[in-house]
Amino acid sequence: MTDPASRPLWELPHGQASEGRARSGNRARSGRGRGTKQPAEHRPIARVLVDVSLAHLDRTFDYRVPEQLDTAAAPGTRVRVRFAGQLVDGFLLERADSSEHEGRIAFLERVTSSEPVLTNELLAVCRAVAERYGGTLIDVVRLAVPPRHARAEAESVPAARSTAGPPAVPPDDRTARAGWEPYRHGGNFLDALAEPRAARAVWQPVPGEDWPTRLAELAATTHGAGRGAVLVVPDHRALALVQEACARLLGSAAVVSLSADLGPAERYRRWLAVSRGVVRVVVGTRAAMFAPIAEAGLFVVWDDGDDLHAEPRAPYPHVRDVLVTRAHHEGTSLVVAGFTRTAEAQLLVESGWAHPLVAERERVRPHAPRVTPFGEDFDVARDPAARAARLPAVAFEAARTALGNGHPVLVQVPRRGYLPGLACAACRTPARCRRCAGPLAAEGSLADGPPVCRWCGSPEAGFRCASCGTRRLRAVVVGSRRTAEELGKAFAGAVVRTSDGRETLPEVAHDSSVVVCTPGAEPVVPGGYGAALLLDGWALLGRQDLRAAEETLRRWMAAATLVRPAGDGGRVVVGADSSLPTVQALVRWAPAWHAELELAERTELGFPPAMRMAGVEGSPEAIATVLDEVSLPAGAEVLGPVPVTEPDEQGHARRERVLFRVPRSAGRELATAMRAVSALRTARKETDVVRIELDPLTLV
DNA sequence: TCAATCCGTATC
DNA sequence: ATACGGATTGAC
Repeated sequence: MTDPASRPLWELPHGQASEGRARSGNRARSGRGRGTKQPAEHRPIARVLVDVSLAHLDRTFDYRVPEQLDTAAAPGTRVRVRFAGQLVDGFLLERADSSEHEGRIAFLERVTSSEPVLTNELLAVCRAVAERYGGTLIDVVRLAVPPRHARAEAESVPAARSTAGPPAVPPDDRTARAGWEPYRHGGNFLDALAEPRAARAVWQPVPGEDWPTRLAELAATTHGAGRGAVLVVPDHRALALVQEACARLLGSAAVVSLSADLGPAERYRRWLAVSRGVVRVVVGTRAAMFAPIAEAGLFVVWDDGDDLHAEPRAPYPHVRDVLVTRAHHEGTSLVVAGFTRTAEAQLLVESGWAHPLVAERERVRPHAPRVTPFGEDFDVARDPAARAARLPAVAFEAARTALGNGHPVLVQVPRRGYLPGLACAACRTPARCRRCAGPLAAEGSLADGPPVCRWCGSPEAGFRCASCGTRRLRAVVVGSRRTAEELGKAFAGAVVRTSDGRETLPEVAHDSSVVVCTPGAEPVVPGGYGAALLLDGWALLGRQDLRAAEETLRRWMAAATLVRPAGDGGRVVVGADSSLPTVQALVRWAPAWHAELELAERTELGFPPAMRMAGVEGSPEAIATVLDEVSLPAGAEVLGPVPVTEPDEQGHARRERVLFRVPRSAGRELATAMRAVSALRTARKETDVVRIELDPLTLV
């Protein structure tokens, strides 16, 4: 965004771009403008959050409000101030009678806009998030408040919006009730939203559920109670579905969709409509987690296991965490939803903070497809073409039957680029370090010496599998992507289409086609697929990732939910051993059970969310300094540092990573310690930047 | 003894 | 960057 050359030399390179350069305008005409300025009569002090990404300057600075700016300088507005000899942008947080500051106090240079964008409520959210992640307030505020667009701000958003579009259709309570009736306590939950009273739930829909409509019903009920709702989804496909469902129930004028790719003007225009209280239902992707909805009644995160919900900019907040924080602070209802349940959501349930919203077993079964696992020693199909594609006989038969009935077939293949790891040679449980339970990896080939822990670096000479006792290890084979052409040959006569991250097919007509796709890019089919072949089992489950099992089930279920119920002949064939809990969870359609196991395992191994962790990555010198200076809470463990392999090692400097681990109860202290580390470094004008992330999603 | 200069620190 | 305070230096 901002050209690096325009940044002051003393500012560190990781700072985000500051908001649009305001014009200096009519000043300096009167020569000595400074001497003639008079402070405002009432509350002449403005507490300003300056837009500078330096951790040691993460606090407000006092400025004097000149008389002329008295009315414009309202709390929450954007201002421009002279700071350290430079003009910088900032936010006016509050007006005060006096200042504690001993030295001289400069006047506000100008009020950029009198729109109060950073309201007290939004500020409180940002503060809480900054504190949780050990980040600076301004970094979070930049994520929460989109860049200003003067023209969009000048337009009268309310008038333009409320006259357009069809009139709002009052939500029909009975229809919503019918949709939620299969779920235990579903009716009670709707009652709570209607009352309105704060209720928190973790929802797993039954397979094939029209989840966008169910979510829209929640939003409509909240809207009917005169409250606002924010629904956050991972991607544009989900956004379109939920937006459409909400518009259907509430009228398009009552709903606004927010996403980062709208363009600056439209993005700011819609955000303002929310901020000004014109629109009460927001559907959006990640950035919408901060949407300043008026009188919030409900927050929803759909598919919280999708890594798109993790913000890639510092301090890397996660949608689910932010919405949990907001629900907590603002006393609103919350729904954490998805076909699968994350360990984090399970923790919300087990701690009693949220209630499970799930259907009884007998109400799940009729909707689920029949799942057939096949092991590594599968029988290859007899058919010569299928043989060439190395397709198992079961998979081939299931697909052929589906195509014969005129139903399309979904084939899920793995994406490339997974890190190969080590696993038990007998039972394939990922190999873990005895000391810290980190993942073991071979340096070069397995014959080159003992494997080494990727977290703490200790070599493991005497490996013994924790679950079966075997002493042998094997490298996990990374699944290769079977091409559409290969499969096309196996199903001569069928149309083979592909859908992947780059080119996504939104929907496939109900015909005899084979759709080859990577996880997350599955097209929807009216009536459902006749069969799904999940061929990526080994590659997905063998990943050396904390979330391998959870993520695998998430991808499988995302595909399986698009398949017709078993009663209509729907079949899922999955390439993984039937004894694995993840496979069992798919067979029995038991996402909550899987989440219980997952959380229990993480508790046992000391992983998030059972423990809190902080990852610090940087040059070896920087990491050494951090280790030297950090003051960790009592009982904290230090794992590493270990070298981290760069995706491309072409001339990149070596980088290391260290992990700090504490019990959840010390999470706040850990965040504070990380904040102190950054403050020390920025105060020293350290140019060697370290990346600090709390509860990092990937630990390898 | 005191101004000129250097250095480190804060940035209102 | 710039502004400032305190320490250091060097000429009277």
